[in-house]
Amino acid sequence: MAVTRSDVARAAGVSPAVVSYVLNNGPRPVAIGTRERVLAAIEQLGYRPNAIASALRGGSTQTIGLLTPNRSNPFYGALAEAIERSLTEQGYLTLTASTYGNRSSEERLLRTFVDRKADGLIITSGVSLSGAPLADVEQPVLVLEERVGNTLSTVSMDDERDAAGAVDHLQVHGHDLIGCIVGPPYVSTDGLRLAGWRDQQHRTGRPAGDGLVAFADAGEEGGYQAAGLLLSEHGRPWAVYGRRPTALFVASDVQAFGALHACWELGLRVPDDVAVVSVGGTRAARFTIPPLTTMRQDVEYLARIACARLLQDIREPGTPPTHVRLTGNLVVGRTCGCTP
Amino acid sequence: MAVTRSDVARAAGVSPAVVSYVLNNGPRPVAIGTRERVLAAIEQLGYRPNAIASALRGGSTQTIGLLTPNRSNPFYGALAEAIERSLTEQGYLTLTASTYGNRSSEERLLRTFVDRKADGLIITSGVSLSGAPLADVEQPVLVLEERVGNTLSTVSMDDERDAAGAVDHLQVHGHDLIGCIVGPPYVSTDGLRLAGWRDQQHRTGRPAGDGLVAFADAGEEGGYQAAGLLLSEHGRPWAVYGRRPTALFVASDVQAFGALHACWELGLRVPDDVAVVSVGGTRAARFTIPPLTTMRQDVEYLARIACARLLQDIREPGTPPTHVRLTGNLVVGRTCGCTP
DNA sequence: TTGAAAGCGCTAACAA
DNA sequence: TTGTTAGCGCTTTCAA
Repeated sequence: MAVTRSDVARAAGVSPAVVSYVLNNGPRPVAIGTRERVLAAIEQLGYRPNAIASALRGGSTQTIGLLTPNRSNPFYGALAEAIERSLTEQGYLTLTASTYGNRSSEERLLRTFVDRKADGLIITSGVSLSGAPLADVEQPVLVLEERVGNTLSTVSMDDERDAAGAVDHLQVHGHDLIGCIVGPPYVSTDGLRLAGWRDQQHRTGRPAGDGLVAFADAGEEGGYQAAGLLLSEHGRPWAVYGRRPTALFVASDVQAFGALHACWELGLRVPDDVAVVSVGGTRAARFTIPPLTTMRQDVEYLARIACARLLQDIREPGTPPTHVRLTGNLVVGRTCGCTP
Repeated sequence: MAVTRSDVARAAGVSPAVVSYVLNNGPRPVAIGTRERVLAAIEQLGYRPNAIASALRGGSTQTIGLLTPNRSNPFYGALAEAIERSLTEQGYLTLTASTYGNRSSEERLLRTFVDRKADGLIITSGVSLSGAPLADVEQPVLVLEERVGNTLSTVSMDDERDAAGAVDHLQVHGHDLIGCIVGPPYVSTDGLRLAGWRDQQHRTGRPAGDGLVAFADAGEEGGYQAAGLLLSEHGRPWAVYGRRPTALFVASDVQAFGALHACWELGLRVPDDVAVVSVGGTRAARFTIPPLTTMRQDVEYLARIACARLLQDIREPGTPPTHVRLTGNLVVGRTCGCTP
């Protein structure tokens, strides 16, 4: 069996409580000589405190539960990496789980986090969890997505505005007929980006009909399929407009990778035949051929303030919820028509 | 405060022990009527067992610690996703942490996992942790990398052979002067892939000198830089061979993405001017322009047998360590010279 | 079939 | 400044 605190106490000739005081630097002072003896005993026995016992006794678990749609999408990968890093720096460990868009998984995993007494929870965008199951959660929850009537703190990207900005940039390049590739609209991020495209087109008197929208799965394959649909001569959903879209707004980088591939396969030059702009700004977007113009959402910054907010909520519970909304910035590549 | 088992017992008019028997289906039988009452009380009070207390008392934490180099590389992303999914299916939660190649982080994080009483640990390739700190770990550890003299179970890809296979394919296409882009050789995966390239070149009487090797950071940028170095007219490390390499072996997909980008920038056509083959087989590799030929390492399968092995070790401790080594299979794209 | 109770390793209040 | 001790919520043995 492992070395316990009592073993250390015995070896150091003190009571178990003193060992705790030394380890936790309090809540009471320990004579310098005693402290030395305790530390020596700890060292010698190779004692490591049992985090489970400590957590049970009343302390915290120093654990945060992180719920993301998946782990393999570079956007969520980068986001989760940034969050995990922030938390690690603050001495927290991250329990991660992926929902794969499955509502019942989401609830189950959330419950599990709660049962494990995670000190706090972070729920990223793309997790379709409605507010209901979150209501009876005792620990602080931070949602990386804006929701109507949300009573929890949120830190989110302004997806609608970011999408509109991306579309605007295509319009500046003279495009009117701009297709839209987007994930299922019931995922709030995708719904907002779709709305951003539609509003921006409407507002500027440009077409925004269903023939220009292709719903796609989240991966490269989804973007590939959708671009094929919007651009090829077969389906011709754009027939009502009399011509093919000259540009594509793509709701995520990864889908844009697939879309670029589709263009290449179809022999369409980017940006000459089809311009492409997406939302995301992942690192990989700088290395596509040609490099992708994308509305960059700064996940590092997002993660940093999100974690700061959550840990603040943990330290001082009862703070009223805040809602922070961040705006992306356009990273100009070579898929939009800009020349270097 | 939350509802505890005693509350349930009181509400159901039974002793706390009986509640446990019902919840755990044992270790002793409960009269059917009593069981009903207990379940009703649980339902009505919304009781949820405290996993921390359960873990302390002697059960397990149902938690596995997963150590990866990072979260944003698609290879590790997919691997971690597959592992996490396998574990979730088996009722385990995953504690994740990234090492970023930092040796002291590795040790610290490992300790933390141990202190948290994770039921088992998985350490992926690319984590440079030597065997030493793992020796005194009580719980089962599974390493996704082969190591000399390792007393732990391993499930690994045969990186050396996979690399050699990739290089062989380039040779089949008639290439002799094949450059090698690889990460730092002290990372065992990279060391093995470098060795695979070198041996395959040597064995077939082809050049394998230092002028053909470029060490690169792990990301796209690393591959981009390295390819620039190996292919441009500036550095000319290949000068000793009198001509530029006609092909590149790249140790990872992500680096290959960068390398393809460099080729594009330099105006080199792939595969006509430069052929490229990498090791990895990530999903994204199918969508590069042109699609990447890559030695696919099946992370899904790797994860599945790794998790099965680890959980087996947890259920029946003391099983002698096993070493499984998997071989990749070439996914032919359009960067090697094969025609569809 | 069930109740009572010991104890997992720790924190912190209470005594000394 | 330090020792003693009561739990945290649970599992499981021992008695009934």
